[in-house]
Amino acid sequence: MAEQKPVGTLSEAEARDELARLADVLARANVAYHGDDAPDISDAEYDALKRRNAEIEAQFPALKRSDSPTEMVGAAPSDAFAKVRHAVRMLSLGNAFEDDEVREFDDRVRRYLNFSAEAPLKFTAEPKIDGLSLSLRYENGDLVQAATRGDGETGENVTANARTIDDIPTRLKGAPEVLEVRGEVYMSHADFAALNDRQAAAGAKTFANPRNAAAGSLRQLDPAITKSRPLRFFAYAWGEVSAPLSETQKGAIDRLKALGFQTNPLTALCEGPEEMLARYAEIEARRATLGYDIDGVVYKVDDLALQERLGFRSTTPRWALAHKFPAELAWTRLEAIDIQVGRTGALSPVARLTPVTVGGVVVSNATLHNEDYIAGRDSRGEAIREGKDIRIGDWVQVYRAGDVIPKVADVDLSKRPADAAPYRFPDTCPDCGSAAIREEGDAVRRCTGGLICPAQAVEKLKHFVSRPAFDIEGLGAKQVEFFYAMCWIAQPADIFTLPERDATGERLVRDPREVTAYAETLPAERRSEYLLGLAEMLRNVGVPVDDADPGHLVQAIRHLAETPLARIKGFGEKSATNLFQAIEEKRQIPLQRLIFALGIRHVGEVVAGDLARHYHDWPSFTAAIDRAASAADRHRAADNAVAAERAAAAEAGRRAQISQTRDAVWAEKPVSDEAKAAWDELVGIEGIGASVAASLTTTFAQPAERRSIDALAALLDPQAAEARQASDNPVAGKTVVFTGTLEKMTRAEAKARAEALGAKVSGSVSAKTDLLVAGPGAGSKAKKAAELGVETIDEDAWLALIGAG
DNA sequence: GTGCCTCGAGTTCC
DNA sequence: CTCGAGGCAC
Repeated sequence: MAEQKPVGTLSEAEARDELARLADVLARANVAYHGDDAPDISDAEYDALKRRNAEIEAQFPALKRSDSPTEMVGAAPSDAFAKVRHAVRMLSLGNAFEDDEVREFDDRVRRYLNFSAEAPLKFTAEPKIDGLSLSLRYENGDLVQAATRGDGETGENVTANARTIDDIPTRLKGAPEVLEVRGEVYMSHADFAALNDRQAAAGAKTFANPRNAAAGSLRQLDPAITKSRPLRFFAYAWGEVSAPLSETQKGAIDRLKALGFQTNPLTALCEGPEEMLARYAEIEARRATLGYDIDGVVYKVDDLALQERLGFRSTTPRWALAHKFPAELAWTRLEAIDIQVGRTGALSPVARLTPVTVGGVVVSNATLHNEDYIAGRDSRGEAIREGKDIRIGDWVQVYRAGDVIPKVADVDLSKRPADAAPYRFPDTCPDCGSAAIREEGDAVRRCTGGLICPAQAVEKLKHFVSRPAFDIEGLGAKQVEFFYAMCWIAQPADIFTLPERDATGERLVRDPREVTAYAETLPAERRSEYLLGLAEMLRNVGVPVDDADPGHLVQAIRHLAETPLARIKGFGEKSATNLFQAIEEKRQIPLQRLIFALGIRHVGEVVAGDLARHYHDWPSFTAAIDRAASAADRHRAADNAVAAERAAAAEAGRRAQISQTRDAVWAEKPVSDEAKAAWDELVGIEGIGASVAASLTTTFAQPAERRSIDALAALLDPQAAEARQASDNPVAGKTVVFTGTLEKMTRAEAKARAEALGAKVSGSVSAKTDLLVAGPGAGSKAKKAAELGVETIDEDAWLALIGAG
């Protein structure tokens, strides 16, 4: 590297050149490092360059680049580590807080296994360490990969950092060929305190709690820093293994210990729920003297063969339970209640609190759920918190649900200010002023403004670009808010015209005067808040504005619209090109992502996938929804009429004439057979019922929504969906019925396993049934199967068929 | 009609 | 992560 001039003697031009060079070198070093290539510079050199970059930026703040390595504006920092797909998913555990829930767990397991209440059934109990989960992969005894849990499917590769942890062996003797060891990385109380002292002495930021310190230390880009941090590791589980570790949970943990891992010394075997509860009490009593944070006790079925039979629910194993310690509580003052508007128009109240520490984290916001929760009722109208309502100015008790989401739990009436009035939940949308209506039986109040409402429009756009939807790199929530505020995009279709409009200079999609006109409609307090926010956005991209003057803001937005994205501060040539390229790439979009991205109520990822697989391509999908629309209209009218008839009948004390009422509505406005067929097909899709179907048809029938959807679709090339891949086992896609007494498995178990193999399990035999599994005592179903010529086999043949003996 | 179970929607802090 | 509610089996 060339001789470096002292930062103080650099000219502005020199500083600019050097920052550009540093950005480039550091970016390449990052790629090399995270791509597991041989890094072209040493860690020390890398740090020196980063320091130099920071010093120059400190000296010339105006020259700080949008792609500054110190800040990385617009780039997701989580991209810093390479992604790793777990060979076996890392699941979370079901939670319990009450003793009875532990007894229910034992019951549930017994029921599933068809065990009597007296049959012996052992569980392990161990402290639940409050750290972060890590999966370590060993091949032929060598540590080849360490990955964080991430979302359970995909984590981050932190191998280099994991190697620096003393408790993690890099080489195992006598391990199976492939072994994924799972456990918890944590920091002891003593080490945490010492680390914070060191951090404070060095003027660096201190950590809020050992858990954050451990997480922050493990996710260091520089393994040398991780090495300097006193991290520890307890092994308690495993993922992929080429040979079983043991026949029991306890045996497997002992095996991990023998292989050289630390395992928790408080791990014990329990017989039945009362022993588990006793163990829980014992561990809780020792909590304060353990020297590290734990947040509960984990129970697992000890017999691994039984674990296998129990299997998994969608996100949690049936054979394990986390019994959590009671959440930490704190009292603070409720300063204000703000209302947020979600993409479906839901008005959600958020508590603004005097900041308070709860469970090692400073909390200043908390959710208040909904209107009823504030009033002290649940959705059925029954009193919660003994019916105490929540008022602004109250002292409230806060806790972190599941140690994450802050919630308001209780109110101290003795400290209520004399002038505190009951909170009046708004009946108009705070963002657009439209009526906010609560439908019968619905817990939330919703803004009726639809696409008129700016809050809904922005939230819908954020949903549109979110990870499971279009996932456009370089276009996250922040960028969407910015482009929306600057009038560059107003609906999803605008995203796909943006590259071209940027080139031709037609960047505005609406008149900036609408922005200030909208501001005028807001109440004074919100208006100034809104205008300040706009001014801040403009200042962030280097456009100074007078935030008091709406006219000035309009001018500034107009002025900004004359600048190509590549020349706007915070974007730059590179990020603009990348963004436009990312947008182009997403014109080809899998159908299920497109359907999900539309943000139709009740249509999430799973339902979107079901619809895409059923209708295959975009034209068939839209045509089917359109055809079903008129039938949907009659269904809704009929439901309304029936509800009215029920009410009228109850009033008059007579029997409601339900079928007559329904028929009358259908006769009133005849619906084509085609429409009826389309509707029946739609609600016939598994997982889709009348309300999902109605949501789809009404959305498509709303003119504004429809124009937005059509404009979008015209710019895209949706990729047809493939039918769910039939797995290569003999029962995939088959409809199976179980009847008679099953001797080797319970009904629930049989069903879950069949479904896991891709079969559909039905309760009754029909022409659609492919296979009847009949145990002793099978009666009418076996007879019917014989009549229909449905293949019938016994339990053993079934087990052989699915390859389980 | 009742009771699972799963999915959808909304939320906080780092 | 939690809650409500939709869907579906019993």
